[in-house]
Amino acid sequence: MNIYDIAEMAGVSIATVSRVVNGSDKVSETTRQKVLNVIDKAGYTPNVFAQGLGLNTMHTVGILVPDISDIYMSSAVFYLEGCLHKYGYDCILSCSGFETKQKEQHIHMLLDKHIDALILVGSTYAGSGRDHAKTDYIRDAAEKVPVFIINGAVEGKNIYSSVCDDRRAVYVVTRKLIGKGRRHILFLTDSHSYSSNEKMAGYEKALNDEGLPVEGNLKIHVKNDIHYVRDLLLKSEAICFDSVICTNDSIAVGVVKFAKERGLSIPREMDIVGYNNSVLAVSCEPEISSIDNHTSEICDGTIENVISVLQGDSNVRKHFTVPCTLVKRSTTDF
Amino acid sequence: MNIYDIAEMAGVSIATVSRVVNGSDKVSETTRQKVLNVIDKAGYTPNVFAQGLGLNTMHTVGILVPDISDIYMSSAVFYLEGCLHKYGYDCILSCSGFETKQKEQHIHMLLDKHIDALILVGSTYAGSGRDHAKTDYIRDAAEKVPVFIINGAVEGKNIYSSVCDDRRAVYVVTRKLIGKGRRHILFLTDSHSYSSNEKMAGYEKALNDEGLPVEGNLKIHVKNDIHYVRDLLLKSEAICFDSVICTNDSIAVGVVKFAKERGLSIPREMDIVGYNNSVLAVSCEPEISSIDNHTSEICDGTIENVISVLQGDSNVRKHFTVPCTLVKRSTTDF
DNA sequence: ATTGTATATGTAAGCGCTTACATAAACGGC
DNA sequence: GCCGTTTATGTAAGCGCTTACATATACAAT
Repeated sequence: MNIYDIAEMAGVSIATVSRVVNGSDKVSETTRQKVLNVIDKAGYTPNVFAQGLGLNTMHTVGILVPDISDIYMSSAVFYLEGCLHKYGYDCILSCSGFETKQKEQHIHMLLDKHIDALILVGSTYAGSGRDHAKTDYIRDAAEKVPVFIINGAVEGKNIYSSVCDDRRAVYVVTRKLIGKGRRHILFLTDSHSYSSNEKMAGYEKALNDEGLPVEGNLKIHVKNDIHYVRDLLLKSEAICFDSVICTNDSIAVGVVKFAKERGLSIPREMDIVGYNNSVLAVSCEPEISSIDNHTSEICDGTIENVISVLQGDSNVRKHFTVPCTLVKRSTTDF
Repeated sequence: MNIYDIAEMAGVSIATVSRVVNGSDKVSETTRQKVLNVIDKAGYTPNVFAQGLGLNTMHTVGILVPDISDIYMSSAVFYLEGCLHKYGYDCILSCSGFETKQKEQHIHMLLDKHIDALILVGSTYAGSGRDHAKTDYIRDAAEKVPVFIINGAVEGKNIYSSVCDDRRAVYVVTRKLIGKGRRHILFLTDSHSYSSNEKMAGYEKALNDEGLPVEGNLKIHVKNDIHYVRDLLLKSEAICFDSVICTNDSIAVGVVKFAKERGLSIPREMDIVGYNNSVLAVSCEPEISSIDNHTSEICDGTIENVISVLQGDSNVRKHFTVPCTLVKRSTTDF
């Protein structure tokens, strides 16, 4: 069943069928209906390969994600896929891990499939200063296909990015903590990603603005693992702190476990702030106040950008920011 | 840069280049090396659309998942994607939701992309008795492409399936509970999926084998939501129970919250068993004993099947079972 | 009626590959 | 040295579509 069959059944040429299928306006209304009827009756769908050969697109976008089993990334992909589907696009998912080498390799595979656009989800795209070189592979990809970054900010032709306002969110929370009287705020992060850097920047700026010192041993990189965090804190007797800001909820759960083990009263003796507002924040006791980064907004906004760019719309935001908001639960009292 | 360019540079015909690219053995070793060198130097990759037109495959498999943001399904997809990637396949991800109508629509979109195989992840594929009709769309898909079901058992030509031994796992746990003296075991499930049915069957068989009645009000369908479960139990004073088996960890967390609210000592006054052994099981306090369903084994096994089938290997297991094992933590004491 | 212009449809040449078939080269057996 | 085989390579015909260009038709303006 191909375009010739349809053309014959409808008594027109294949060009006309093609025009109808592609919604060209150069077809009379009667002919269009006639052809559409035949197509419908025959249950014809164009062969994507042939279409691809002609148009060089298959209505597919690539999504690269370091780890789809991560609770945050999987929800991002959920929104992205849903939104793409609405526009008739399918998505090829690729899980690269966190290594740049691997990412490059995965991106190559995606580009080989002639994706229409590439979306990079929440990863280590620092994009400035000494890490600039590390983002070259993104610029390379952008030569072939528009690239959209979720939670990152790489500059470049054909590159579009989005972030939530992590810096500001952490800034506000940190100042609240200080305002409440906290003086030793621990900052736990699990990566060197753009987001993490932003969060830390907000943390440091708040301390500075309040005239407090930024203590090196209060900024700790940890593994993204509940027990690891708990155990680390339990055995780090040297560092003293009265509140904690974490760059994700899983770390925060580890902190909660630590605090309970120590018999600390939360939030009286210790405030704990999580990030991403995932199910983990409500799974533990007390439930964790967590910064919500409005994933669906970022994803929807990004897909709208994708569609605009693919349609040749010229005024697309190269970079946009979405606010973050603290969802108050029981590990803070402000 | 196409096959003609390579052919010219290498001083051979396009047929020879094609043969080299596709690993045909009808090429002399010297020619092969010559061509490979040129390809390498030029950085040539065949156009997938043209290849697709010729071969009718693009080395892509479709993965249909009801909800990728679900903690279990996202980890399944993680394993599936990783394994497929090893074999040089890309995957098109489609999130259908739980409605059959939606699934059909998504499967259509996938089939239109000429995927080589379709993988259906953890969903409501009852596959027997009165629900048989509801799986017709799977058999329809299997006409076009081999279908692989993760955690389900639909019979049919070109359909391959896999499950973990949920029935047995729940059977064993239930008997342990009874052996310990429990007499009112609550069974909380969130779906009517094949797995859930199997779990319930194991539960009922254990009660029967122990000569205990299966009480209707101890089998409850709940929403997959921590607070929903907690609140439901808090206000259901009528039903009395001394232990709970849940079909996923999120439900179990809800039960833990309920038990703590009531001031019950866990596991002395109440045993709680979760399912999937996800991060949720260790995020709460006490940490939840959870049945691990060996997701990676199922996924790896499935992909091996996929590859075998695609390679025309005839002796492939139409259905295989993987064991489940209880991971003991602090909500049980056996 | 005649010409010009807009509109609708058809024809045919690709798009970049695979592969059946044709051809050429190489080689051993006689 | 000739023929039958095997082996290596080339030629050309698709695969199913898009689209530039050609053609045909209709219709308004003169």
